[in-house]
Amino acid sequence: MEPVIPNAPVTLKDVAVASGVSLSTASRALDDRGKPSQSATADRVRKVAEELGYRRNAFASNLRRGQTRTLGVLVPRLSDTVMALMFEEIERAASSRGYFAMVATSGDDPNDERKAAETLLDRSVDGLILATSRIEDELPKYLRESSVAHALVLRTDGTSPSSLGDDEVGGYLAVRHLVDLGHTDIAVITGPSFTSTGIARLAGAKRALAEAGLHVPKRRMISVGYGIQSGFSTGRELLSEKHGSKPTAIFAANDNLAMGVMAAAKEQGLIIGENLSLVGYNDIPQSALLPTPLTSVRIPLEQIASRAIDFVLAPTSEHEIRKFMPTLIPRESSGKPQ
Amino acid sequence: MEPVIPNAPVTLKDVAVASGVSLSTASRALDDRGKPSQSATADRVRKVAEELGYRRNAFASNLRRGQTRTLGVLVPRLSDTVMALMFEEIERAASSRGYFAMVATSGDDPNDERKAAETLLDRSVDGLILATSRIEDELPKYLRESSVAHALVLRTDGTSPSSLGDDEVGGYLAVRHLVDLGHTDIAVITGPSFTSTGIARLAGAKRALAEAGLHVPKRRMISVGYGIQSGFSTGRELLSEKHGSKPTAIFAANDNLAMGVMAAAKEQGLIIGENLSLVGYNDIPQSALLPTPLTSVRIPLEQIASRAIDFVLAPTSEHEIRKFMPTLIPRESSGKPQ
DNA sequence: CTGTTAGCGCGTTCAT
DNA sequence: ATGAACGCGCTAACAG
Repeated sequence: MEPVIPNAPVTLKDVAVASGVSLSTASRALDDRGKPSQSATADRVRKVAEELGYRRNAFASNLRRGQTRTLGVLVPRLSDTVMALMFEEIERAASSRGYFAMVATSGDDPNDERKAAETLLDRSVDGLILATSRIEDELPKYLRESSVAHALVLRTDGTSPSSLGDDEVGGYLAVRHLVDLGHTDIAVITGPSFTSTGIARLAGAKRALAEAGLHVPKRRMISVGYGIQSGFSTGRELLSEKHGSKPTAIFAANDNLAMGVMAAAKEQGLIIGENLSLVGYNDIPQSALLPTPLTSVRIPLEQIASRAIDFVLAPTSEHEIRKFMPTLIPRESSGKPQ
Repeated sequence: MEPVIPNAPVTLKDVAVASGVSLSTASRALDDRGKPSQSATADRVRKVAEELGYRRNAFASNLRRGQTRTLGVLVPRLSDTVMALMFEEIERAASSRGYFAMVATSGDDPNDERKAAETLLDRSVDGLILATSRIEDELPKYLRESSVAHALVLRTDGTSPSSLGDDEVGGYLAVRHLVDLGHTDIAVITGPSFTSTGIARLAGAKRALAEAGLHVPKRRMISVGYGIQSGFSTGRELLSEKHGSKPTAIFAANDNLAMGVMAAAKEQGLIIGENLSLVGYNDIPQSALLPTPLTSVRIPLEQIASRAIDFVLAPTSEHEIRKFMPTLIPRESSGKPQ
């Protein structure tokens, strides 16, 4: 096994000389796009390149070709498991199409988002995938105006090409599940109102409630940031005695929020799945292995990633917003009301 | 606010023409390394560049300069919160030094690791940071032979420049804490024996046990893969009645493992912090907000990241392995034996 | 299919 | 301090 990088990088010229052909012939023989040339010379060149340990200089190549086979991915943060999983899927989908995925984080701050996008664009990515978009987000707008190939995942701004789960249906499934179990006193903790996920999951939840003829007061529908801490404090608020009656079930629009609620429930002496039913969203792997396994709504990350990349690589009709069906995964955290 | 990327990218030449200077003058005026030229012309060029929305073409620049101000980071997986946090810190530290961090995942598979490293190297990163290394790993060895600037984080192969927490001390602190609480029947779930973390945390645990004069049979020291599932199955094994007595305390060498143990404990009807004390490792943010907050060993990720980048950017004496002190964060998951 | 030539956009000689 | 010229490594256009 030879070293990954020889001390003196071998260039295309070296390969050409060693094979006794011109630079362009060598270049063509080594061109990996399209069908590889079958000629004997080409084979020889490839063999020589292999022996010499030739590796194409991506910069020179990109500079000349004007494209990089690289995609930029923007996420709020990687320490959010859903975002990490989303990126991993995008990375995989990109790789299978011969592309490389680069990530940058923005922390849900519009300024940092813009900076991160510029950083990525400065590296001449062929397109951008954003998991950060807000309702009426400026960034997708500028990307459209600048004709930068891009797609939104998980969240949509309502205009740019988007690939995401059907959050309205997901919200509906979650609450419908609780209704079917017999709950009538249900609370909803939804995501930030600047995210399409927050809005749509809440809308779905409301539809399920209305369908069941249940009235839920406003103080039972709370919009907060995604994150365990929010789940904990909101859960505590909902489950404390202050408001008189407590809900018997909570739909948290994110597994992290649900985990926070679990901690709050414990604090109040409630037992998840018995005194309090709980449904989360995203079905991150951890949710199945919690002390009380969490009922959650699973979204098809792989399909979402795949479609998003297609949007970027083969821009079709604009304004296409593709929604994938989510699935409810029932587990022990949700049961009949006592 | 202008579009991020103008439809017709403006080049250095455009700036030069618009400023009425030559290409090289423009190039020098816009050189951001070293001290910026103070001449009036330079100022004018910069102003024009700003107005035109000039952005340096990274490929052309890199090609010419022979360096990219980009670092490659290799992690087993991003969906492991510790790894995501580690990358975020590296990203931050790199950014503060004017560098960009690119990540690739290898899934703890030596072949994929090698491939991922090549992908990164093909993009001419100036250096590599690996969070993936195994004892006697081949990759760091090849990197050394090929004189590729690199550093290992979190794990070390014992040779390449490394920046990590002192895992032996961490393991000691964890078990010492349990001993101090009065536990005498302690089990240890440690990481894979191909990782320095697995080995060192176990060694530290043993030191604490020996110091306390406690004998722990081999079946109470189990080496498994990091991951909730492993924690769950190992926890179940340790806590089932099969072995006669059950341990009153468990040190899990990773917070994920600890969460798995929590699930197993629940299954066996044990109450964490009362019937069973538990200490984790890494202190991921979630650990503080679990239904029973987890006692854990915190490692200084920021310092680790910072030092690793220095290793890569300013290679000093080889074979330097820098270990940072971990801190025990006591929470409710550990208490006196009943 | 092959070789020759030109040039992607930029940074750096080397003169002035 | 400035401008002219060269070349980083590679690919595309052109001719043969």
